[in-house]
Amino acid sequence: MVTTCAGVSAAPGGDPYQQGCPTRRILDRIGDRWTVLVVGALGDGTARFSELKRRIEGISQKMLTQTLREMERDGLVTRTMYAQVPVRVEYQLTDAGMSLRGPLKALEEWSIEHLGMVMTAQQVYDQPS
Amino acid sequence: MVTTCAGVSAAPGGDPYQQGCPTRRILDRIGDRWTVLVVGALGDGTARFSELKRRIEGISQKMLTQTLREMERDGLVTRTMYAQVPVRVEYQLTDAGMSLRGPLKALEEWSIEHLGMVMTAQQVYDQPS
DNA sequence: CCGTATCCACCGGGATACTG
DNA sequence: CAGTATCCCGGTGGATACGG
Repeated sequence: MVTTCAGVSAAPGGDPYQQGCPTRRILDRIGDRWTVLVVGALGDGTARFSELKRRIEGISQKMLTQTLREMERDGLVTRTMYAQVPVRVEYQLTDAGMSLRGPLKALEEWSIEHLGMVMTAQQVYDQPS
Repeated sequence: MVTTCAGVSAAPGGDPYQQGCPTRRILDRIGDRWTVLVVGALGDGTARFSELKRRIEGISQKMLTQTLREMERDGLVTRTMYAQVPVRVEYQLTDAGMSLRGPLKALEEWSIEHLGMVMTAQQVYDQPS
């Protein structure tokens, strides 16, 4: 099985496993620890900053801000600020962001389905023989 | 929207966004930089260590070994060693590993489809206005 | 050929403190 | 409320050298 690198590989039938391949860069981005969870937390609808922070247990303010900025830059979320006091900012998935939900959902489901198997495998592997 | 940990709607387990949630741990694992590529590189069939190293451009020996060990521990790949000189080791996806290909493929396809959009969005975002 | 061991630079990311 | 700014520690991962 040979896939091309986002179809922009110099050599036809090029390898998606090439360094610096744009596809790999995107994979890195959406594969990061928090992006997946933010997409899930944004789910369907709009959420304020503090709401997201509450939903995603364990995320720091810094990482939430940073992740949202990256996602905004990548066109995955929109940021709407209401100039009132106190400030109110709302985040929302764009169409592109929404379209990510499917693939990520599939991954989450895989995790759920195979959780038991993985944990068992780990115990077996860790058995001192 | 409240989703429960392990996706089981309404109840035991709690929120998937909770710290230490097993689902999150698995997500972290398969979401890592190299696992995705190893699954792809193993594709359909068996591959030797050096073969994988060649296919996945940019991976270091250390990281390939480490990733394969983790995957073996998680029950995603099998490792077969042939005691000959020079040594020969072959890796192969387990059924569980194979079942990961679908979800990951979906992610890769998303990347390819949205690559252009993301790069454009980035340029717009980076415009000094 | 297929690793393991060691050293080390880098940076992701938490804690904390401060603004509009 | 929703950030920005700083400091700083620990882990990730590359480079290199050696072993079965």
